[in-house]
Amino acid sequence: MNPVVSAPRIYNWDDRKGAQPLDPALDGLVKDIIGKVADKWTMLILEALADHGTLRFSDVGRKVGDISQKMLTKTLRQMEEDGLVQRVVHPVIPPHVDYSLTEMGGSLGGAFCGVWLWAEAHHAQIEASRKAFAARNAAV
Amino acid sequence: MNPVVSAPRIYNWDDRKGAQPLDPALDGLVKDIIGKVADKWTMLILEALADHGTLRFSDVGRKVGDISQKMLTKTLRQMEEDGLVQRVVHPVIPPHVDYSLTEMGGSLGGAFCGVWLWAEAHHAQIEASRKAFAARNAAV
DNA sequence: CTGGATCCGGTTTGATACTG
DNA sequence: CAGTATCAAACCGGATCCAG
Repeated sequence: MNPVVSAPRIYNWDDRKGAQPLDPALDGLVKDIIGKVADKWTMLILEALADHGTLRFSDVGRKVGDISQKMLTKTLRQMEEDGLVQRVVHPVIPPHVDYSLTEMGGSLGGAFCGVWLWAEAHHAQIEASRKAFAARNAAV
Repeated sequence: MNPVVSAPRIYNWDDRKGAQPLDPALDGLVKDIIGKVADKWTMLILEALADHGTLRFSDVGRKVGDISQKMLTKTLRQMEEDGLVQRVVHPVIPPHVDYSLTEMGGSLGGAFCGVWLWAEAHHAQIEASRKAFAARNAAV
């Protein structure tokens, strides 16, 4: 029984395991955070703000792409609550609300950059996998 | 400072910005991948498999924690389709299905490790932010 | 007995319309 | 412009059923 995944990797999960004792409570807390942070819209908004610095409400939506106002509002609120974004309201008419990453949000953006680079590096391979999967499925 | 153990790699958004010509088609494709990969269960399953190498269906669910069989099946299928996990069926009774990360899945795990470290490093700060947010909201 | 497909109830999401 | 309100649709989880 070989417990080792053979692939050579840049990062190693053992780094994480070794650095932290396996505390169940902490583990649950971290999983909760991952569960909230590992969200489609959260990522996309994070990237938009990391890329452009400060954006108004509508501009965030425009940079993200296909997002409804509802999800934009909701996700932005959630990110504000978690301390990832800072929301500044200018009491003028018409309303003007600026969103930008906090320092913590910026650091998350940095951590996520690895995933972004991964996506760019592997998108062709992913599409190939999907085609192969579809063919395998159709072959039945 | 963060105990980020990344080797010679510095994660910086500028890397991405500088390296990528602004191709709208590619951008949409990458966003689509991020949208699929940035999923709570995908991440949690990815970690479980990266951590333990090879797991049976039920064991994956146990390592992940609170996941329904339905989501487990669905997410594993999706990950298999995208080429992140390999599914091996042993035609025995009782049934026995092994799941493990492909090389591409392992590389995603590596890229995502930075996010995990971030979550561990900032969970206290996040909770503080939530409390502050709640207090701010209640003060109104 | 395990992997997974199906049906049902509650929650989340999305499209549209409306307000300050 | 920056949201809120509302309703339909899609989704998620749980229980159940099925196949090997």
